Amino acid sequence: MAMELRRPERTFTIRQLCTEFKATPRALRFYEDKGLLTPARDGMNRVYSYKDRARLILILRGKRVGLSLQEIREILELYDEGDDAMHQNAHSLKKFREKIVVLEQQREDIEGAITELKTACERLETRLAEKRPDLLPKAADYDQMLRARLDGHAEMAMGK
Amino acid sequence: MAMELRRPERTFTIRQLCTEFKATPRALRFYEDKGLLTPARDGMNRVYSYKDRARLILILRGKRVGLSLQEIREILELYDEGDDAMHQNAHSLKKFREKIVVLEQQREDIEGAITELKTACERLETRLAEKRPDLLPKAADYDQMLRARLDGHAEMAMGK
DNA sequence: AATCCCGTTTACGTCAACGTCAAGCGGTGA
DNA sequence: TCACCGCTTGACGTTGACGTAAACGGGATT
Repeated sequence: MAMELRRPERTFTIRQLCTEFKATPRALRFYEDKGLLTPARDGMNRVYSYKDRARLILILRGKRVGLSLQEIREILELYDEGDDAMHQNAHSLKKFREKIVVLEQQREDIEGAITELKTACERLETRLAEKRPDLLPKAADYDQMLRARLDGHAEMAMGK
Repeated sequence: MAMELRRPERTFTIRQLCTEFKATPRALRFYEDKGLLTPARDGMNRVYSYKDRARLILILRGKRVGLSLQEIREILELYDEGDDAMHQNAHSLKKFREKIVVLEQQREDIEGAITELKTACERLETRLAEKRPDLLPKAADYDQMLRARLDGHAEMAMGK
């Protein structure tokens, strides 16, 4: 039975995907409205395949890096293949190249922001240590943070 | 005269800052509304100091890495210093730590997205080269792209 | 049969970050 | 003086990505 869950014929309900990826049903239906997902139906109800789930993963990651749903759809359509529109493809190619430039800039920005935040943290920490050491975070807080990170990574691993 | 422009007493009009950073007056006034900027006044008109300009740079970079104006304001208030609120600082410390985690995750996402886009570009390019080589971007296009990137970097250098 | 519970559609609401007018002020050049 | 320019303050509009509420359907359980 547990093995069944791993078989690629497996399907998912909307809620299963929502809880797995911390999304809402509203969001998934919205993505469907916008043409990013097209799950099958069992009567009225949506039935998500493994492929749908893979698309959802791409959607969510696209969002995290700041792509619009429209841009994400273009990428997904590329993977769909099968149609003729080569002009479309030429256009996509150009837009993707532009997006890569933007993302590389973003990566620089983020690295800068990370180091800046870290130095700000150090400043805060030493100042707090001097004047109000009682306000410094306790070991328990760190524990909770670590838990959160591990949870996050567990999901990532499953997603992959 | 040119040297005057470099002296830190220099001030800026709203439009000067806007053209320098490709923002709009509306945006700068909006940031002011939200408490991120507090330029001096000459009669009715806003007069931005070098400090204001520095804050604006931080605001824009914060935006590029996906911080909300609210979050940016917290960071800026930290640099203001001078007040007592150490609890505030303890809170900021916690939030900054969380934000660092988020940003590190974002960096991972972006790196993933970049490689994914690059492979997508390659697929597109080979497919176009096979079937419709006439649609491939010309050397002129690349030239224009390079110009754009160089312009961008020139601004970064000025901003720094 | 009644009650959950999960799912559905339709439609309106919300929030951030501005854009877009409209109307008016203050200086400057012709 | 007049026309123009750039700046100002409201105030309303917009866009993307959903949230929320209403009203309903259909199994499963009680």
